[in-house]
Amino acid sequence: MNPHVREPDEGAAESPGEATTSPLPPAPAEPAVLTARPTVKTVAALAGVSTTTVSRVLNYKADLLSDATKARVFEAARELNYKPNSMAIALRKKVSQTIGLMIPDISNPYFHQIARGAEDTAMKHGYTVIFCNTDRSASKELTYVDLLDEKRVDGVILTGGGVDGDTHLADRLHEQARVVAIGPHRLSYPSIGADDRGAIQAAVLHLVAGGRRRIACLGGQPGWLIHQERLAGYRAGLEESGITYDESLVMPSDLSIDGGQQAVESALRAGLSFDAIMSFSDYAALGAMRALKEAGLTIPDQVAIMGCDDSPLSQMVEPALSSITFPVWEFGSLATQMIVDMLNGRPVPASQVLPYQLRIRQSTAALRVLPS
Amino acid sequence: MNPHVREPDEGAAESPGEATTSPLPPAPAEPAVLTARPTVKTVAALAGVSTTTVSRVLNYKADLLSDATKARVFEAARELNYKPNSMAIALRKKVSQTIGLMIPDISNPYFHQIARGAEDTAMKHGYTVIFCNTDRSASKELTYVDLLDEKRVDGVILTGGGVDGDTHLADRLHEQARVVAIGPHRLSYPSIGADDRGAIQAAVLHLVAGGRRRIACLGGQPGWLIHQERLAGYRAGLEESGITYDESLVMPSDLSIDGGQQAVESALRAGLSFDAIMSFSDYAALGAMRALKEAGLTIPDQVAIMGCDDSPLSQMVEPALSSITFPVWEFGSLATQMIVDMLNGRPVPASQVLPYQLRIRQSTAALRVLPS
DNA sequence: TTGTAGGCGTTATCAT
DNA sequence: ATGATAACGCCTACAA
Repeated sequence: MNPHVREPDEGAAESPGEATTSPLPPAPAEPAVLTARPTVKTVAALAGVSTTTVSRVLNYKADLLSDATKARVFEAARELNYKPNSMAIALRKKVSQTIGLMIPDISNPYFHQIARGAEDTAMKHGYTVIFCNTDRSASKELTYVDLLDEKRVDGVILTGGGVDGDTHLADRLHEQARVVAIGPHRLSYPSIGADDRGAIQAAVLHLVAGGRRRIACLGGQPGWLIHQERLAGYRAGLEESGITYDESLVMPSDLSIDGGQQAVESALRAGLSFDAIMSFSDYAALGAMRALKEAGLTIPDQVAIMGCDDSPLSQMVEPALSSITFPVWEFGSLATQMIVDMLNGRPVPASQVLPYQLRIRQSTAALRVLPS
Repeated sequence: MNPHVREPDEGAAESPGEATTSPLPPAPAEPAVLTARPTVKTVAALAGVSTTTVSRVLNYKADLLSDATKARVFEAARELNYKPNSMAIALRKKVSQTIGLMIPDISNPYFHQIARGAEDTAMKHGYTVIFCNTDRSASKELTYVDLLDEKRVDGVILTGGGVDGDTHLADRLHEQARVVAIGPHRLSYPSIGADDRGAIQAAVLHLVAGGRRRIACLGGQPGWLIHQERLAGYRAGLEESGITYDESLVMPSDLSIDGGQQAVESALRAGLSFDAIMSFSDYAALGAMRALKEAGLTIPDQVAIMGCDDSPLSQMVEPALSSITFPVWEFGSLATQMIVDMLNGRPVPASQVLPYQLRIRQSTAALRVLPS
């Protein structure tokens, strides 16, 4: 019925907690008659001026207004608790002060950090943001794009799209709205992101420095651009270390916890051996850790493991998971800022790369050289 | 500068990853002239009918329209890629098909599950939701309420508000918009939530059944209604077990990871002793686990610990954290459903209580009775 | 079966 | 310094 509810742990449930609902007093029905909202007209009448004047006063237009009038208008507006109708304004001015944010899933720490960054910054500039959870489904994406278009959003931030053939959004948008993409993609919009390739490469070098030679790769789906980007970094890291790339060591997954666990389990079953895992997500890495532990492998002694994206979880598990951190809040914030800039006719760079940082924790501790 | 960026772990940073930005080709400037959007008028012209007809066809009004006309209009709309202007519609119909969601912080799993529930359900009914991250700040709440009011939202979902004096929102809203609250609050809106008191009480009983007698409480701020509710459950659980309530065992915190850690650290420094901790949030519990481990206390042997809200982290730490799970997605979904119902004049219950479930894991394993 | 006209709440243009 | 008026894009009586 609902895809977002976690399955209960095996046999862990207990005490179903008091029953359900309780239909108390059958609702306050229709709240009588709603007092009509005040409009410029109402305010004008009360202040004894024209609507034009009200509009001018409330919008701080030119100070060619008598102080007395200003005062009267403000007073009337206050008294009536007048709030301008943003939709009428949008209709008239042809800008909605609204930005759409397309996101695979707000439940993912990576993305809700982006969301916060976007929301905070949008708010600062007087913009409202509409969140669209696409679940990486092309049809949902299309539906949302149409919705955003009907809402006449001034701009759209694309996120996590980046699939081989993600051109389905290309013509639907643009024209009117300003678009910015976060992360790798195939569209011709300005973009912002990190050096994914370099980050993974650096991480691999770190593993090698710790004495690892057979480094497996726990990746995403081959079609995802972000996967391709990171895989390139993985290969570059190996090459730089003089290690031959072995395709059988690359395990695809959906980068979820369970996905990571399954991938590693089946790799182990298949008899694969490795002394390190380079994962393209913390979640998958966590799942991998589970699989390793269950297989009796010790971390980091027998297998080192490196995550990516630095989720809050990584510091809580044991051993603490090494990871790569990206300025995710800034991704969202900057994307919003760029849209605002474009809207104001200011030039924006076609692409921006923000710095990453390796976070070295215990899961990738160097191999101790045994006395022999 | 930005409050959402985690501090780097102590001395864990390394390799600052390529520098920053890269101002490439200086942006595609202004995208030439934007082709004007088609309107009903445009479509009507192309189809050779009146705007009325267009409107009727596109809104599937009565089938008293000739098939030929319908076809022509649809064709014209398709050809022009016509999308109705939702703001003009909202202005005319006086409904915005929009719902506001006030939430303390979307980063918290508890709340983003609510957000997903709300968003999914709103979308299903053709509504759009506007997220408002209040950070539990009264001033932000007020700002957002005004914003939502100007956006003429049809409904508002209040969340995590519940503070002693949260009546500041009371008069600002209502009148026009339908309001539903999730969780305890002091306002006269329909509400939905769980039996927080009963849940904590059951959890305490579980701890007692495991042989614990000195059960500390890791709570939130005294002013939060949710805290008061849960504290009552804590006391009820003790009382039912014949254990005297000891106020010194109640540790207030902000329920964050760090907050929980600090609270427990200072409790231990103060010489407090206990054989169990009942925490009002998983995050705080996680912090507490850290503090306990650093103090050399073993979990669950020396101290059992129980969380609340069942965040995804709880299953990943060691030992796995026992917790209480609430149907959070449903909270958001149901709240939205209620608003939609109210909007359609359907009656809704004044209050609804959804079931909780205890998730027993290793962190609250029963004390082994040592052979003596 | 289809068209005409007025108005939702605001702002911008042009007068005064 | 202030007002009358038109128009933004759409829907909906009311006509025909």
